[in-house]
Amino acid sequence: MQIRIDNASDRPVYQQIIDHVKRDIALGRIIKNEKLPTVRQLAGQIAINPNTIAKAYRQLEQQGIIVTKAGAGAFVANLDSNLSRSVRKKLISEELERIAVDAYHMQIESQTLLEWFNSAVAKFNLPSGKE
Amino acid sequence: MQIRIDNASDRPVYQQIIDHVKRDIALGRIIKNEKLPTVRQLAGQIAINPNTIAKAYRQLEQQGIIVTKAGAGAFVANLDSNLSRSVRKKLISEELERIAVDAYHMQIESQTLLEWFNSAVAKFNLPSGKE
DNA sequence: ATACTTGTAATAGTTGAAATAGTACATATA
DNA sequence: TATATGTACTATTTCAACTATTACAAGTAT
Repeated sequence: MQIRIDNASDRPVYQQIIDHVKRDIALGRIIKNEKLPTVRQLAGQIAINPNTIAKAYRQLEQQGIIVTKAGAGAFVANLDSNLSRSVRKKLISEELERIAVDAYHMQIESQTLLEWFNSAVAKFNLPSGKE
Repeated sequence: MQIRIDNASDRPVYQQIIDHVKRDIALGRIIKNEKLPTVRQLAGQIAINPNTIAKAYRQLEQQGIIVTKAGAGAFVANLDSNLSRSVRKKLISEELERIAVDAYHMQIESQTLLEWFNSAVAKFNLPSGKE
């Protein structure tokens, strides 16, 4: 796994790591039960403190994205969201509305926004609902 | 304008103010040239430091959302995005992809996500592209 | 002109998150 | 048994966010 950190970003380092791991999983680049780099490996590779990696892994485990075993390593977990449907809808809808507001102020046409949405979603293999 | 601040939110206060103003404009609740509450008014109403309001107004002006005149007040500006199309697409698409990743891990079906997207966008009057 | 309002600027201080540094420990693996 | 790994803990530094206070320049109203 290759992670590059943008120090200019306002997004904290541990959050960028979380984003990257979740994205790689969603893209299928790493799959279920696959082992992630060790805390010390990643820390050495990115040249940051191991505690920062540990914090990212801790939160990823709390979110149910990975499973960690002391002595063994960290592994990609099963897809199994622990959030209720209403909570999931609230979380996602709030983000979507914030994007819609930005799109309004950028004067982006509704069709254009829909195209961008479809392009973004198409990169990931969401359940289709028919299977 | 009525703003309530969520102190439990990880979103900073000044950012919540920015979000709220932009949302109210996008919803049509405040319109072009309309005067916003004064810095001191809002500060008193929300019970926070005037500097925090000033910071929000400063950034809103930098984004071209409002126009401020010392002695007069702050007013809603014209819709006139100063960002290039490529920059706008990059900004929006990054946010959309982050949502798609979250949706993947929440096992949200693609149709469901599309419905939520349409509901969110429908709240705001985006340009249709035909006019 | 005068008084008042408004946004802006500047300084100083407090709080908390983020990140670093170092050490130690329990568990899994070979 | 020896090694690798995730975890836990404390201490420290840095910086953004926020508060507090004062002052000033530009607009408004009288």
